[in-house]
Amino acid sequence: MSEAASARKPARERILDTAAELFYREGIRAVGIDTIIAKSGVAKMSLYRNFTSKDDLVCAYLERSIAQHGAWWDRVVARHPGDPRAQMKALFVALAHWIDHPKFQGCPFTSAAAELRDPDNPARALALAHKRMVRDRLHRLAVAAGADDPDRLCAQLQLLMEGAYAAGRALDLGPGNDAVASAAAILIDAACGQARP
Amino acid sequence: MSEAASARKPARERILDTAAELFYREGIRAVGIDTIIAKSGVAKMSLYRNFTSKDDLVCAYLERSIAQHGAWWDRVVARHPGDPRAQMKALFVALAHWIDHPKFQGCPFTSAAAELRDPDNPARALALAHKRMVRDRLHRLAVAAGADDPDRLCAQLQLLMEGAYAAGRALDLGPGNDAVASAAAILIDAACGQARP
DNA sequence: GCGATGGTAGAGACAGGTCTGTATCATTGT
DNA sequence: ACAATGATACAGACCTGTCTCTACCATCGC
Repeated sequence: MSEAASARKPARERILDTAAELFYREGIRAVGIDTIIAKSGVAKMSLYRNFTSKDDLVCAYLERSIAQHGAWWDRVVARHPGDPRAQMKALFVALAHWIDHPKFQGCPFTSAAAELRDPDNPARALALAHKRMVRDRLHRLAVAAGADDPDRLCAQLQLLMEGAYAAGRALDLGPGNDAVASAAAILIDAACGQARP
Repeated sequence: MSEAASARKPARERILDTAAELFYREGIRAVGIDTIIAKSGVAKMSLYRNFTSKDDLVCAYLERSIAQHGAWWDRVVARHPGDPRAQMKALFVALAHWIDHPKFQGCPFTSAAAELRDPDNPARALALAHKRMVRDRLHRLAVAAGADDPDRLCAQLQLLMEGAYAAGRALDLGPGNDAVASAAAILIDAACGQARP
């Protein structure tokens, strides 16, 4: 009856896998502890022995997502070594693909921050810190690409990135939509000058 | 004890005012019926006599917000009659101002859709229908402004709009930030050609 | 070999709180 | 007197987190 392959992973991993999928797909507040333990086939006490609270589990989910997002970013920029302008554009092309994925449900960090509005919530702090990290990474790329005003390009691109996440979930941009990548290319070229094609 | 001025409006309006403020500021799921009746100084049964359920109250909140947003849009475009390109740019300038407002908490419709993920939820349907309406309005402006590819410009601008809402809440773009308006201007000019300054 | 031991995990009851929605009764303004 | 409203208690559901009891399974002493 149990899911053959994953049934023999340690309980902690099964819990985190299940929680990540449910939190992302249905929302953090909408998913209760009981649902997670039922779906992961784990005892309630196994959950509370591995995580001190639901908040703690949410933080673990976000931390893992941050690591995965960082790895994704690194993979994309590694395809254009030494070419920051191409790296920026490639990030938006990859983002456009991700948005088209059937399991796409928006940015998990934006969603978490939207659901958990208490300024003291540690999960919220994690999500916002990640946004700042993305901002810093974009800023370094903008500087390296020789943008006239790196602050402005960085802000514009992060706007576009957030917009792609939000629009990909709420609207349906339709498959093959090139608005994300084309808008990014226009903004990047406008900020860096048309020098060297 | 009660808030002098608003205390003498009919119960239904006081409920809706309070609910709108709380739903927007703290989130729909985070605000319970008891909080709304306590803050609006109304009896629970007065709420349930005016609204059949919390869902019904949420729908009323969103419908009123949709009407207010439509009025805001009309006011902005009315300042540039017969000039769709200026109308589009003015919308983003106005949006940038709104984002800087201390009470700004993101797009209420995006937030509602993020919190209420059940596809059958009527409030979710209202929020998504509103996004489609905005898309249609933008599309008409893009056509009127003579964009080469109105579909693409419309999609790009709605991406930017969603991004401005999301980024204005999660990130702090800082006051006087011109990323929203400048990005919109670049995209609009790129799509409509530089003809007639 | 082989039984004892200890760590890990499943199952489920339970406590205490919050939430929505209903019912009842008192109050107030006209 | 009457309709609208305030106050309050309550039912039923759900949620988090604790507790107990049992089963399994490895390792270790012998």
